[in-house]
Amino acid sequence: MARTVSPENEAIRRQQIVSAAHSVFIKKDYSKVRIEDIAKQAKLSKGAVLYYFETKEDVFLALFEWLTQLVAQRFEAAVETSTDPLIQLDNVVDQAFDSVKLHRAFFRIYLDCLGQGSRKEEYARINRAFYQACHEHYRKIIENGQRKALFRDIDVTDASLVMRAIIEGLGVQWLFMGNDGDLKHYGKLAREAILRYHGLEPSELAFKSINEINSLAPLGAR
Amino acid sequence: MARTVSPENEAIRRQQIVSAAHSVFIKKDYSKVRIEDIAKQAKLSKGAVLYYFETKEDVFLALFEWLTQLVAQRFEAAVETSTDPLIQLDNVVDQAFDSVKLHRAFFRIYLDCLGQGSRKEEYARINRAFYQACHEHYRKIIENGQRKALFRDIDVTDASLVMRAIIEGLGVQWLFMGNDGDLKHYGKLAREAILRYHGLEPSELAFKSINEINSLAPLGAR
Amino acid sequence: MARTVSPENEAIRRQQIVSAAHSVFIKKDYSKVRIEDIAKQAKLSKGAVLYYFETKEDVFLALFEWLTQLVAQRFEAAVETSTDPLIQLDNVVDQAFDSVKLHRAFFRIYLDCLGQGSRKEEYARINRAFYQACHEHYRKIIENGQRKALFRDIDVTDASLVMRAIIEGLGVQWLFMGNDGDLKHYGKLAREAILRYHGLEPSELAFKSINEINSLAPLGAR
Amino acid sequence: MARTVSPENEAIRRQQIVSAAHSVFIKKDYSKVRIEDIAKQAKLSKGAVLYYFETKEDVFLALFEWLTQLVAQRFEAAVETSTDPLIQLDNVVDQAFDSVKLHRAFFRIYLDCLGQGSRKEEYARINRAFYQACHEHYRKIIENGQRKALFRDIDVTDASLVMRAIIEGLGVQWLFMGNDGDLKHYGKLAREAILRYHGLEPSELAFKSINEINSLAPLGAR
DNA sequence: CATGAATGAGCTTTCATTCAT
DNA sequence: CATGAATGAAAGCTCATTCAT
Repeated sequence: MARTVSPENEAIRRQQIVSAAHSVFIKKDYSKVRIEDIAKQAKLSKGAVLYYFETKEDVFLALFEWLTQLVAQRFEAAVETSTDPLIQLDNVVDQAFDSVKLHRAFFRIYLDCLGQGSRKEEYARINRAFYQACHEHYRKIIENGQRKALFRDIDVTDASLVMRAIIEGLGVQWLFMGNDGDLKHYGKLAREAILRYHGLEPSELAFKSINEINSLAPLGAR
Repeated sequence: MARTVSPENEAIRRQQIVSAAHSVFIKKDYSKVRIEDIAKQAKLSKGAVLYYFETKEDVFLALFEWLTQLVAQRFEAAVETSTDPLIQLDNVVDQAFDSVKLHRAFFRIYLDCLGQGSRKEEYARINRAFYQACHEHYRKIIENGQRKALFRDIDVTDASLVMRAIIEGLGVQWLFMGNDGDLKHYGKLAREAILRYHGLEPSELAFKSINEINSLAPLGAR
Repeated sequence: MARTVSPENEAIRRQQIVSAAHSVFIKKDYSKVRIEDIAKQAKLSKGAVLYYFETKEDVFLALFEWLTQLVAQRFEAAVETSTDPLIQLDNVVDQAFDSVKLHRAFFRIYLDCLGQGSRKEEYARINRAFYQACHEHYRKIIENGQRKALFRDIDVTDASLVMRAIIEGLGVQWLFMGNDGDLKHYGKLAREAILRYHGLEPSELAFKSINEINSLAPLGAR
Repeated sequence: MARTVSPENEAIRRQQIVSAAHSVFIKKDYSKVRIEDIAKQAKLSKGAVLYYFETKEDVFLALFEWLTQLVAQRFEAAVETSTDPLIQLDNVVDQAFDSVKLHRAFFRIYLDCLGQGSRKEEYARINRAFYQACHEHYRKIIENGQRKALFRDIDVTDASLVMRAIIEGLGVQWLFMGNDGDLKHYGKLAREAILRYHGLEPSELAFKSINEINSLAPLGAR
């Protein structure tokens, strides 16, 4: 019932505007997007946009926050789905490299906002929150893997940083050098790199069930 | 020298402007930097900047190209310094995480331009060239490591993508979440993650000479 | 009225701007007139002018069109006033040479726009439309004169071209070589030249009523 | 000897620049032509152009003067060629409507300068001088025609104004509404209109020698 | 609440003109 | 004399923001 366009709720209008900004921001970069573009996309007036957000920048901050929270939530869901760390990892990686369109769209906006964030504290704050959320979920996988003695016993915080680096770093490279067909390959690369980092030989794990895997000691323990 | 009012060479003036843009761009982001800021920094007139570059964007393209080539050259030098793949890697990672100021400065501009590049072909082209240059040098390390049977035998192109992802991914995270004191730790993390990806146990390698290392077979072969 | 701050109608604002441009354009030529001049004259802001017209040039195109249509309408009215071809002609010539201020103003802008029109299709298009409107009305006079056997029987299209040439050509010469007192003389010259072209001896016609004239056969028939 | 490019003579350089301006001005209008364009066309440096002419406007004044004098000289030559007023007229009209390219080029620049001249005294002065030169030559034809009792006896000054109006007015109309094939027709129209104005029936004169014509009394005398 | 006309600061870009060489 | 690098005033245009309705 709360999903109508009716203005009973400020949050709805704000989300309506943020979604519109999202659509527009995919095509043009920050400096080229006009409030009018967002208003038009949201089927609102310019005045309405500025009524719900103090400034244009506030719209983009809200967008950045919404988008990163969305992705973080997907990471959470990816982890919650299973108790098997290998499947959790697969899900997280899939989620990150999945859905070509969303991926490109996310990275475009993400990079733009990262650029902003490298200088403006508001953007940086949101991005830090995003990283923290990521690490919270990545950590669960790593701790789970270590608890089950599948992953080698290393510092979880460090491992999470490396995991995020591999996922994000390959994602950006795909954005610039890959094509739609490559996406799965980049995902596979990320998965393998993360597993190796944790002392597993990915080739041995392919298509194996958790039970079978459990009979394999991690590399570092062999 | 070469900074006189009458430069025999256009290249000198262009570099003068690019360097000035660099200084300014560290503090403000693209859309906030005015041509006049660059001109002032270069101790030139607004007109002079536009005399050597057609548009403001051309200045930034030149800056992005210069900066990425600079970093790529440093990678090249880092590789050329030694024939030992482990030392080459150390050098590349050090180079990437070294020199705090340059690092921050580079990443700020790099991220801004990545953001642009996610939509504008000119930026994307330069970034692709940068990635290619990186991979060219990273490859040498990997091939060298594989030739010396230190690194496990995996696809070099893939390994190079992963290596870049780890370095760039940790670099960006450091930019947002790290502080100057952390930088070395992030570098160590990158090094270890890369080595593990290639089948080496980093802890065993620390402070060991190449000769000693040579007696150790890579993990995958054990 | 209609000059209120809240015009229900866009057309009113546009006309307000065009009229302001008219006032300004009389004094300065195209390249010297700044948007701000027009805005000031219209008692609007620079932004408002650009709100109603995409570019400065669009303002001038609208001005040129408005001005030529105005003159063409006056020609139409001059023809509609009478059924006597001689009186119609008198009216058209009077109208063209009449009203000193308007005449100078019109010719100044007209010549500037003609100059633009000699290269830019948009101006040329408007001027062609103006010529066509002129010829439409001139034709009526000529056909009327021929029907009444006052004018010699010649090609109407050609005659209209000549008529326009005489009126415009003498107008321009007056602009450069005449003074306010001369204006009537230039008008008389135009009238006589046109009548002679149609085979009438103007001196015989002066101050004569249409009835008396009717008793005179055209020159060509004598 | 004085026609080399060598700079012994200031007048040569000035003419070189004026000719270059002519070439450039045909394509672009005043406000779009840059000094650099003229310099490039003249194969000189920007500095050289401003060395021989104080300002950019001075170049255009010189161009306008040169161009109008050139045309006036052609009118003079057209008159000098014959002692027969009908042939003189033919020559003048031919000259005016002749040579399609030159005609278009002339009218483009002429109209641009007329536009300037409607406000700036320097241009107006040159244009007045042009009209005076035209009338000087047109007068000779008219006086000649009247002396030979071919033309009706009317005020010569007035007749010259009308003659110029017909020629210029049809020229401008051709520029906007005619095509290359039409040019001769416009010329014929001009000739006939002028002759009729002087009391001659053009059709009777076609292809007739002066002797035959002499036996015909002017219309007004019949 | 919502609108969108109106504002005007601020930007890029152009280019005539200057002047050291 | 000649050059063309350098200047900087001037202009068009954009667009976030305001505010009367």
